[in-house]
Amino acid sequence: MATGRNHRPATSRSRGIPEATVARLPLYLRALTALSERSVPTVSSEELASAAGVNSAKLRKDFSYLGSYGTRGVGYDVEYLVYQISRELGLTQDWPVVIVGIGNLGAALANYGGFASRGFRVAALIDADPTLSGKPVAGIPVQHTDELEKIISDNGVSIGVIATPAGAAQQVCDRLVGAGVTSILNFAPTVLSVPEGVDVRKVDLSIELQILAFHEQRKAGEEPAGEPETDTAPPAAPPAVAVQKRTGSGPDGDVPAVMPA
Amino acid sequence: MATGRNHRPATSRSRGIPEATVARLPLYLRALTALSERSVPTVSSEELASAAGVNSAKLRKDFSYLGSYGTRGVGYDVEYLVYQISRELGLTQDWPVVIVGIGNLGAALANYGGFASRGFRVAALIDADPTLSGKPVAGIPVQHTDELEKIISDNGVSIGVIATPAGAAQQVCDRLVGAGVTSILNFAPTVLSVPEGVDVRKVDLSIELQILAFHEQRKAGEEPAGEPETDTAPPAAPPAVAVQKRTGSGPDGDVPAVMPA
DNA sequence: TTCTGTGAATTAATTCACAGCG
DNA sequence: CGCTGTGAATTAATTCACAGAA
Repeated sequence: MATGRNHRPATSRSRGIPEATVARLPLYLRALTALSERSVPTVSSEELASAAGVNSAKLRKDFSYLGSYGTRGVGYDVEYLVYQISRELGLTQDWPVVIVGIGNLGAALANYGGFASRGFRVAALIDADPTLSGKPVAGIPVQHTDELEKIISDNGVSIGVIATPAGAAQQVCDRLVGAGVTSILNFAPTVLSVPEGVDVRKVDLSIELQILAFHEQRKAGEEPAGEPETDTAPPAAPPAVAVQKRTGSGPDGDVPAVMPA
Repeated sequence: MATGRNHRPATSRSRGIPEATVARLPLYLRALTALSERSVPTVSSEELASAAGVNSAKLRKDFSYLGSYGTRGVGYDVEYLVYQISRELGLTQDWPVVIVGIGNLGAALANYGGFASRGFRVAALIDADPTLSGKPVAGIPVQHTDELEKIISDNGVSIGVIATPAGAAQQVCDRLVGAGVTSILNFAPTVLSVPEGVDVRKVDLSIELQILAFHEQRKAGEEPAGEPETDTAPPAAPPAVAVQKRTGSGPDGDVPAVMPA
């Protein structure tokens, strides 16, 4: 799961919408937008929940934190809900975003269609490789890292996307934060440390796969017998001395990001 | 947040490790691997927790579900823990994975270094575009979608990654599942419907950005006054008639995936 | 004395189930 | 009636705080 948030009572005070609810609002919004495009005027909590992949009780509870936007006996007005959720998420305003690290992944992100659609605008692409400077990716010329601070402040960017290799991520993060960015979406497989007040969310392919593998393994040992138990390498003495050094498939460690910047 | 799981009591029965704990094991593993490479023999819960970005009480509680692998007064043996967590996650075995949809994103995933490292092996790259067939990406020749079923069964693949546009995702998903895949990592911005027993986790850039925007918005209306209130477009009558049709920035809807397959 | 392991307490999230509005 | 909105109940996750092993 992508996670994030720095800390803070997990629920943003103020109007106090639970974090779990916030994380689902984009799902509802997507389902609603699809309905809107098909010109469907209203939906019931049941229908919308099913389209969003959640159950209706949860959806109704989620909406109850936003207000009473439905009509009993009828359902929700699609257009109206789209607006209310967009506003709640802050999508009625424009969010300039910079992407740092323009490799395969950075390029994929830059080309992402759904990006521009919901209030997000790619204000700049930044990469440390000088040979990339000036080259357009997704129609936007790549700029050199040296310009980072200027780009952030000139464009009033508050959201940054890090798609660099793991080794460069913290450094890039520090510069982004130093320049005024307060929200970061991190694709590099590293834990970023940021000052209080800065939000970080991470997306990590490797973690997702590992979670799937965990469940996959359970499935395998399910029908056959009771204990799946051993399979390959032998354990090792608990806190005895050191076990064999973990060598093998080349340099891995804090694995390089999805792609070189 | 990447989320997923089909349903099931959220905690996998059997040894009953909480889902939230499973989701953190990969983080601990990464931190431990880094320590292992620096030949650090032991770590305290405090140090490891800090490296993984969680608090120590949580880490200790998480480890308690796996067993008592630490030594009081000392800490945890790094190598031993690496092995135990790897085994728990099912990483001591090899997981062949197929990636469907080889565009920018698919290519970035194929090139992902940390992929091969932790028990995952890219068994095949699949794309519907015949002009890509045979072309190598990250050293692996792309195969045509027609071969999908054969590839899955020949390689005993149980984990599939979908990196196609949203429109093709459900169809690809159905074919993967039909061919025997039981775990899916979905990068397309769609809710996939799968039969009982199949796990789906999703990674969605747009959702992550929207969550960040929500918090970002709160920050903005924090210091100034009490109510951030309005900013752009006007609300609309609640369940009156329909509001203005949401036109604008080109065809968006169920936005196309991060990249064309 | 140090740092793990874990019951107990607390807080968050989900689900139930139904009162009551349209 | 149908379907929302929401208190109450339930379940999961986190945090506290400390007994006890090394």
